[in-house]
Amino acid sequence: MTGPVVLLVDDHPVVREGLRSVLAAAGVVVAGEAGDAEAAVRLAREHRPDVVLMDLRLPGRSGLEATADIVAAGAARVLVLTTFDTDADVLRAIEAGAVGYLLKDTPSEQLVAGVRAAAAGATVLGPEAADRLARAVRAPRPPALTAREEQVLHGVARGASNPQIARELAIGEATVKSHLIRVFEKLQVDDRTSAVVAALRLGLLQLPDP
Amino acid sequence: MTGPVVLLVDDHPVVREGLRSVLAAAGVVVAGEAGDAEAAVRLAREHRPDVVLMDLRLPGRSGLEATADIVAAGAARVLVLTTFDTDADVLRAIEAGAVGYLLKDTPSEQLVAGVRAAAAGATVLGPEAADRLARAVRAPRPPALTAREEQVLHGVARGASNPQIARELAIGEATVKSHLIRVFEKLQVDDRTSAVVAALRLGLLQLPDP
DNA sequence: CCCGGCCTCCACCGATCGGTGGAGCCGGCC
DNA sequence: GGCCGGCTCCACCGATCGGTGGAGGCCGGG
Repeated sequence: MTGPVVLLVDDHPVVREGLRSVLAAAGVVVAGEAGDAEAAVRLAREHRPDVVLMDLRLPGRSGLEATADIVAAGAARVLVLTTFDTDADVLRAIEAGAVGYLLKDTPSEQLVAGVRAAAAGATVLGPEAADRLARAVRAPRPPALTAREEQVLHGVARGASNPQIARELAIGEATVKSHLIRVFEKLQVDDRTSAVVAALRLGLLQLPDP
Repeated sequence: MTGPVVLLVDDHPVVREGLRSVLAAAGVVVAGEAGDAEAAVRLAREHRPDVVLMDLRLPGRSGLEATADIVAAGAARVLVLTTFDTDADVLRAIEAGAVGYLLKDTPSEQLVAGVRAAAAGATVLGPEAADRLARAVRAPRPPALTAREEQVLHGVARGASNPQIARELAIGEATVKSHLIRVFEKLQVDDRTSAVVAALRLGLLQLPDP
């Protein structure tokens, strides 16, 4: 029997090798591999596989953008396979057009089953992703900060005071406060420290490296 | 030729499969696999492989503890293979007795070479890990907070005010401030928000989930 | 035994923060 | 054209924060 044709996208060679091995043993045809977003989009257009197994953390452009491109081109169904499940990751992946979201610790058989299901047109959500989605629907709006609010929040996360942030953005301190108050409302907190923690938790901010 | 005998420890079946495949193709003998810390220690004692390829993020007890146990038992050389490189991760892994630290995006050939080198008794540091170590030696002091300082910092990260933290810990507000000032000194910041960000960056704090 | 580190507490200061309750301007959408 | 949302700004308040410069008690190691 000939199974579905898939394209593997992951920046870890070892993971690609593992997927190739697991899928091949189950009769799934691996049409190609990509280690970054550009190659993923190019190969998806070229080979038009049934399913693209997409990691979200890639060097350069993110897997999210690649997913959107591939879906927009109608080149394949995209099944996200990644390590982390933050609210923001799951939601954005589905928004970007992914047909499913699985975590890398999914047992091999379920992974193969997921790929087949995705190829057959089904939506494939791992239990964690399903939970995130359900909670996102039940409870809150994903906050969606405005550009200015995000800039102010960045300043706060760097430890800047309101006057400092005002200087950097060339606006008044009162304006900084206004933005900040709206950020507090959206994140449902009432101080700057909690706001930064909440934003990090929701994936609205990343931790700096140096 | 018969290569070194290794034990694979990773909670992702796909990664284990990938490693098994890559290593087998290079003549390395895979003596077993474990998906959690307990199994890792047990199998290491049982099989006494040349090298344990150890992921740090495992369900239950961490790979760090498993590493320390295996090293203490003299059961094998432990080569850490993980996704992230924070200062804290690298330093603690080496402290725990790991003979090397590689990232999962290491190309297959270098990974195999690393395993062979580790089996032969060498120290195996990926470029990122080497950089972290070098900078840690240069820039030194991992701050090392006291128990109380850590508790206060936790409160701050949860958005508590100094009076709140004082109540929770059953101490005076002045005491909270004293601890906090020392935390600021150690983390080289001068406000609570930056302290939380710095602590997160250094791995002294984790982000809560719910 | 004494030293040092950790934990505890005090009083007081200026700066910053969070919050209130407004207001006007502009650009895009209906 | 009208409306709405985002961005800007104002004055004023009480609470909190960060910092100063102390102090005493407790415990473990040299």
